[in-house]
Amino acid sequence: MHAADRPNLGWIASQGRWTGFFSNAALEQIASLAGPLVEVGTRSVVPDGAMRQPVYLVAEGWGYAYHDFPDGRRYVVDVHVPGEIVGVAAACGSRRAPRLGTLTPMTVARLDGAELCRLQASSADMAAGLCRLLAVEQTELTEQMGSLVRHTAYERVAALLLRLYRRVEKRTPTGRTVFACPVSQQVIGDMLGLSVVHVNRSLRRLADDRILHKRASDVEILDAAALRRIGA
Amino acid sequence: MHAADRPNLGWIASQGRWTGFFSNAALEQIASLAGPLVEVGTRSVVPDGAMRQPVYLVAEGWGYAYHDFPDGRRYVVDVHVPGEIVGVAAACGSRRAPRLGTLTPMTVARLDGAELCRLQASSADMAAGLCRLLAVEQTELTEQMGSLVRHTAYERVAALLLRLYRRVEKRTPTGRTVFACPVSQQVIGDMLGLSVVHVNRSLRRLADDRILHKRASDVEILDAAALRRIGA
DNA sequence: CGATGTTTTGATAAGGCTCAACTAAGGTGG
DNA sequence: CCACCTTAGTTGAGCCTTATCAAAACATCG
Repeated sequence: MHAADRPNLGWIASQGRWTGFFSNAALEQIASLAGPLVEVGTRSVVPDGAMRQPVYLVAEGWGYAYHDFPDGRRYVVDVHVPGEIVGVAAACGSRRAPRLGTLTPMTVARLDGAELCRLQASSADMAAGLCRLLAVEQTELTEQMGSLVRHTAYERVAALLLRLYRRVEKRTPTGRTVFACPVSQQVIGDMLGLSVVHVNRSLRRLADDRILHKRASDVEILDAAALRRIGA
Repeated sequence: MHAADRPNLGWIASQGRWTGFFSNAALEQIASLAGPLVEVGTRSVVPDGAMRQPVYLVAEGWGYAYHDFPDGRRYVVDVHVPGEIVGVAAACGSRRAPRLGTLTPMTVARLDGAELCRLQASSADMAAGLCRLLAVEQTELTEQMGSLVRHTAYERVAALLLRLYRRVEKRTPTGRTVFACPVSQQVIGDMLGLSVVHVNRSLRRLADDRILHKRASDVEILDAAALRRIGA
């Protein structure tokens, strides 16, 4: 797909993870709002530009949303898997939107969040879709918070990689035990509230226990049943 | 207000924290959906009854939402302050809704979440309001997760009580430094991923440092500026 | 008044952090 | 092609935070 192409309905509908929440009419509206697919270089932060609250459709590549704090600590809100939609809550009413960074080169289409909001006010179809999307996102956030609250570091890392596996498989089901996961240990630590060092040791234990093996940019699941048990 | 009364538009509109997201028409629809105000005894779990996904308007009293896990650990998702609306995300698409418990005797009005969903599909006004509500809830969840990720126990406890103060003040602004907060240390621990013992010690340190003083069912803020600095 | 749940305190253990050094893997420029 | 730089991952030692266990002091409520 060339960089100047605009995402069309067919492409959007094939994304799988979130498109199920919307009617075809709403998806067409989203497609009509989307800008051209543009590439974003590795490690550069996606610029905020002129749009007040940009929403992104991620075509290829991985990114993440984060907040920096004055004390130097960083908090990674979430990682963005190819095929997902990013920033809807921020567009619909959030005050301070997180910043976006990339984990690999990305190809994204940009929408004006304010436009999406306006559409939501006039089209019941669109609003209903957004509601469902936001509700499910909330459930997932709640689950992740549960993991932070009651899991040890070892369990948290396992649970996170299991969640990412499910998200990746949702878009392109392969049934295989290896999946792309170009997420650095630093980012994992900033998501889970752990130091890089401890993330590293947890991953080593998971590998030693023959549960899963994380390499530079992918993960191999060695014992799915045990993984589900640990990260439940 | 008698137990058999039904919440009317005036009452609903006076709640303050969430009603601002909805148009008057949508608030009227919500009012028309609401059942009578019923009392719920202390410590008893609000029964799920026949409704698939109940939504509650909390008129008086405090409650909380939680999950129990097979290993005996418990995770408190959130505390519910009087005047708030509870369970919207669960009604709009969440899979497993958390269970509800009470911290004090409560008076609540019940709505059928499925009805609310149906309304949302037909009324753009209602859907827009729900979107904004869900988006703001997501922001707050995200903030709370940030607190879990980058704060120490001491800071987490401070940040939680500051958040609760703001929520209570939102409904009934008093400008005073004492606010009702009938939340047990156990529940605080289950929200923040801390043991009761450590919550206790953190509260003691906050009192010793003259930041705030938590008593059985209220909290006195002694140094608002320092509290904001700690719980930022 | 006992019976239950909540808060408090002490002592000890474990989990996770920090610091520091070292390896491995890409670049990049000469 | 190699020397150098940067970034990510790895490992060890020691310390600090927080959990666990145990028990006492308080409340609250039939």
